[in-house]
Amino acid sequence: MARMAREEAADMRDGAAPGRRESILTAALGLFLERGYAATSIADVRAASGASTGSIYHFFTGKGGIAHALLTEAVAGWSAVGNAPPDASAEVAIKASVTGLVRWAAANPGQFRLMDELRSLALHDPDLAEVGTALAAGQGAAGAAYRRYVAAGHVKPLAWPVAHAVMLGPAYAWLRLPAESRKPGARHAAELLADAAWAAVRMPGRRSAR
Amino acid sequence: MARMAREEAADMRDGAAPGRRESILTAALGLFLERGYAATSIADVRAASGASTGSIYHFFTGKGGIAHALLTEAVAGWSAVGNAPPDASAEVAIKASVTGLVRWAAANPGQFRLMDELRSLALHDPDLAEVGTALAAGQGAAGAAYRRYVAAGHVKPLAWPVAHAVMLGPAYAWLRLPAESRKPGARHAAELLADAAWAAVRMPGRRSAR
Amino acid sequence: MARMAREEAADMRDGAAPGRRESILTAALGLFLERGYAATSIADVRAASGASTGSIYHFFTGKGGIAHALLTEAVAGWSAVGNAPPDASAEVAIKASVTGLVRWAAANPGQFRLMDELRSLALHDPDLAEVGTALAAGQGAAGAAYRRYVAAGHVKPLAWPVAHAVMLGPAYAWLRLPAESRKPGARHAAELLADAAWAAVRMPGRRSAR
Amino acid sequence: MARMAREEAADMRDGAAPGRRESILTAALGLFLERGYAATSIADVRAASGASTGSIYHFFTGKGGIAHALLTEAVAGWSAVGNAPPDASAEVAIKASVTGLVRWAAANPGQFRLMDELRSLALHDPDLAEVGTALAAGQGAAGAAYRRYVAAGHVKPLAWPVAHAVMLGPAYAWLRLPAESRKPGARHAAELLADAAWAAVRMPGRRSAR
DNA sequence: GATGAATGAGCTTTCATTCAT
DNA sequence: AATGAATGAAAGCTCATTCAT
Repeated sequence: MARMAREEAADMRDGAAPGRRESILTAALGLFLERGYAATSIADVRAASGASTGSIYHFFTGKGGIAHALLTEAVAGWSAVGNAPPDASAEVAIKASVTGLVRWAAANPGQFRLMDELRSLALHDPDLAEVGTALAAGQGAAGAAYRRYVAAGHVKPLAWPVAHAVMLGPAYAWLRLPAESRKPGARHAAELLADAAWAAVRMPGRRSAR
Repeated sequence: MARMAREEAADMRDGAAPGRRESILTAALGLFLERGYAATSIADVRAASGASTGSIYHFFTGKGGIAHALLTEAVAGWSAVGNAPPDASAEVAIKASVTGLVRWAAANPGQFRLMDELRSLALHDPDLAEVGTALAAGQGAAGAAYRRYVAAGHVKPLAWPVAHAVMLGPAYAWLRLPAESRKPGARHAAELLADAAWAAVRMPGRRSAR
Repeated sequence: MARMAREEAADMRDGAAPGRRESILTAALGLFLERGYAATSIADVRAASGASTGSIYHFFTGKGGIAHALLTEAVAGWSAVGNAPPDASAEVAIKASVTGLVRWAAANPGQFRLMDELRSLALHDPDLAEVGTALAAGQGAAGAAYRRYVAAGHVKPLAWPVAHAVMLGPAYAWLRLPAESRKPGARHAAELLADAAWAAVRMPGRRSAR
Repeated sequence: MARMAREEAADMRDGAAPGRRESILTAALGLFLERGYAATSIADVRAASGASTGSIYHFFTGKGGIAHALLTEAVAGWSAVGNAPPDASAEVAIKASVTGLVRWAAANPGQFRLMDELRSLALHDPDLAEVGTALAAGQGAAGAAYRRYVAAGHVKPLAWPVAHAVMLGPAYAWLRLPAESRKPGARHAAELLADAAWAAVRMPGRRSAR
């Protein structure tokens, strides 16, 4: 609380305010992106952030806690990008979710890799349990929207997990390739993948009404 | 599974001697599947296999070497399943690659997860460099085949990375879901995903000639 | 118990304000009894008491200081129980000191164990120096009384340390046993130990004048 | 096993053979005696023994494991001292157990204090669980012997825990005193305490038949 | 009186790896 | 081919304590 007050005051004054918590997060993100979560130690974070070991544990549960905090931020930034307005047509919404993902990931390749690493590690590392649930939770809203499109007869009546896999799987697979492999065909990848996603789930025999 | 097959063959030949090397691989695979590669230590392998530390290093370069050996076997077992005969049509071959993957992974969910973990860790862990190359190498042959189909006018002229992503991405995405999420729609998932893969790359305006 | 009494008294006087200091002591005592002094951290006390770290150090020198404060109270509560009136006979006084100890310890087994832990730790932990002296000091008065009984010819002329050991050692040894081991013979243990204590130091050939 | 062979060979040659395991135990005992178990860190042991951290954990579970190993040795040394021949009279046996304890503890005051510290800490420290059981186990045989004396009508029919407390409690209490406090009356303390122990449990009205 | 951010030395423990036998 | 003692750097984490507010 004292912290808050101090920071707000600082913000008002010059907008700088490093803030121990912030500096730790920034440093950790940089390291995670650069060398991966597994290869980053708390000591690395300490050195890169200038904070003391004690401060790190004062603000976070540990390495997993830092990852969780970062992920929360990252998810926020990402989902802001891929969401069409609520009254959008199925086609617009679905294509937007794909192009949103591809563009965000293309612009933040490190973050995409990091999320992938965390997803994988969370399966076994108890420190990443929270991260695992956070990643799993992300999909609730999208599933509900898809079911509405099904009800309206705009898309194929697929179980949501299948539909999700069919629509976004190609994008994930493409983004997971090393950057060099993605060079050929990279220019229009977002549109191409979005079109494919829509083609894969649209109700056959309907006119496109973009 | 590949392991099993090999061992059974060996047993038939001379009826004995599991072999230190084999016992180490078996134990390591079990541990990797159960708790993940990262969470398994050489000491765990030693205890589970009954071999001594020295023996492990006698046969393998280290933990990464064991993973490499296991991966080679796993890749063999998997690609054996997904390969259509060389003279197969594009449709048959492509659908076979998808159903092969899905069925193998559904039957060996642990192995699939393990490969995913290794792929992710190999990006940063030098011990897994070999594993990384092995995983990357897996795709050479398939790319060549796809280019032949392109030349024959049977499939869309997509860059191979894109084509690969479009065809197999959905299957990967679906398989990566936790088992419970895969329940709905699981029955015909292999066929459904295979059909989708073919629909996504087939040359439009051509008749299907299954 | 001493605590309880004090708090109740305070409540009667002004009917309010548990007081930070009190809440810290209460929480710390609970933790010390439950998991031992060594296994309790200041952070634990902070969490259990609701006080801030700063408050704890405002009222006490540190963990050792808290223990010292608690011990003072505990000693008070205990010696209140074991003291016969000043004009009591040697037999009454000595028996009272034993039954007092046994009954208090049986009623407060946690406190007894805690005192034992503190006594042991105080031998090496500088933070517990005060505690060590407090524990040692407890015996001054009793020694003087014994010497008076010696002078009056009522008890054997033993050096006080030896007399103390002979009289109270059995009670300590019995109380230090785990509760289950104490079950057999527990009913009359206080009287039995008190009789033994008196028998061990009384001047032979004298009539008992209870 | 290779170890064993090597050590035995060394023993045959010159009887020296430091032996890593031995050197660790020796160093740890020295430190425990000097500054207590709680105040000794693994790093201290490492430095004092010349072994590496890894070696310590190769041979022992941790600090608790070292304590357990030391205790086993200590118990052996001590119980060798206090045991009368099996056909001894009750009086001889009981007095021997007391004088044995007192003399051993007087000769090894550090070990006595250490055992006391361990007993106390074992109540809460999970690392010392084994130590706790080992300490508790020590008393089985003595109890059985006492019950035989009861059956023979040589001693009072006390529950063993009570009898044990009455007989050995004074000795423990006396030994637990700081060395200075023990000075007065120290000369014949062993005999005095042994006589008191016998007097406290002997069947009244019987002749002493030492 | 009261807060809680900040400290950093120090702790126990794990681990892949080496090597003499 | 096989052993297992030995290594030591490095890891994650705890903790009593200080101090500006």
